[in-house]
Amino acid sequence: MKIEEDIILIAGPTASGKTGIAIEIAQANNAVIFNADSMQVYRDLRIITARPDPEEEAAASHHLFGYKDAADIFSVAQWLEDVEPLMLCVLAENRKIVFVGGTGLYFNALLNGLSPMPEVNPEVRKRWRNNQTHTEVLHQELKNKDPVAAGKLLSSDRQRIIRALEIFESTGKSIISWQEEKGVSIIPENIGLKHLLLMPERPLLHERINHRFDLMVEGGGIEEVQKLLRRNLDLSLPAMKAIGVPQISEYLEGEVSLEEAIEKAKAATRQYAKRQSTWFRNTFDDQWYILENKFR
RNA sequence: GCCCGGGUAGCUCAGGGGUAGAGCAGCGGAUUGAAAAUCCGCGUGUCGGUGGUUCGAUUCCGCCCCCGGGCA
Repeated sequence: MKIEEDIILIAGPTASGKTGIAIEIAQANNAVIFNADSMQVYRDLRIITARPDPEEEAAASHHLFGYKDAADIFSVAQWLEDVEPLMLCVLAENRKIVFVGGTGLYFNALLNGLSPMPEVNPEVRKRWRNNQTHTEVLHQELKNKDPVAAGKLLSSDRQRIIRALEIFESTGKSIISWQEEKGVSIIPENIGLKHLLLMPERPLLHERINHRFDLMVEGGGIEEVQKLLRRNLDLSLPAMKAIGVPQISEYLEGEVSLEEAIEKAKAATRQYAKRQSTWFRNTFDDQWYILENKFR
């Protein structure tokens, strides 16, 4: 598949076959592959995040995969910061780039930019994130300090409430006022983009998810999680929430049987794929070319 | 063959003379520095079949079928 454009974006729900198509396209176009997946950045998790295996990684030049420690809190902003210089460098060499991943937020940030916002003071962030107060109470607290943000958030949306609180405390301004200044894409204007969205039909996607998780278990997924758990990291770290980690650790703790853990992990993956599909369906514009039935 | 217990949503099960509900699964949606996160919304059903009693049966009664367990 020869592609004219300099940057090729491949998005799709988990288990839709992105990795294989990315490699195919990269090979046919002498392109390098950039990761656009929030979990495949973590070194500790290869199997469970379906990161390209060594053979696949050798089949094309891969960047931004498995380069962060599970103890790190990665973010979309850091991802953009890491992408930008690498991207400019590759484009300067006149090579094409394939962005591949399933994190809709990362694609939106890449294409539309992120509102400029100062870094939250790490002490402030730590304090809010370790806070045990009930979500409703935190929302009330936000209402007192930053009524505009509180008005836009449901009183149950803990993560966004905390984010709003830490931004307010750290910058003295409402997160809403920061967000009002729209971001600018890091992709230079003269660069052509090809948008590909893989969307297998739901029943087929579910089959692929279930089967793939079985393969992950056979391929050492349990051991991978066990190794990660031995590091005794804070369970609130993003990497500790990767699908498969909580479920397999329940099994390793003896709380559920292996079968139950596998079933739960498969269900969590299906639910995640649904959320991804919702994102793609509703936030991606009509430039995305949808591949629906080119699987099997 | 006889005696119990049970057949209700995709699964596990609650209910009970006025056409039915929970959990899980599933489906739709939101989404700006944790996003594989966080959150919102939605029961999707010949109540095993068939006769009967009744104004009305998923519920009560008879028969039949199926699944457990027991006695033979």
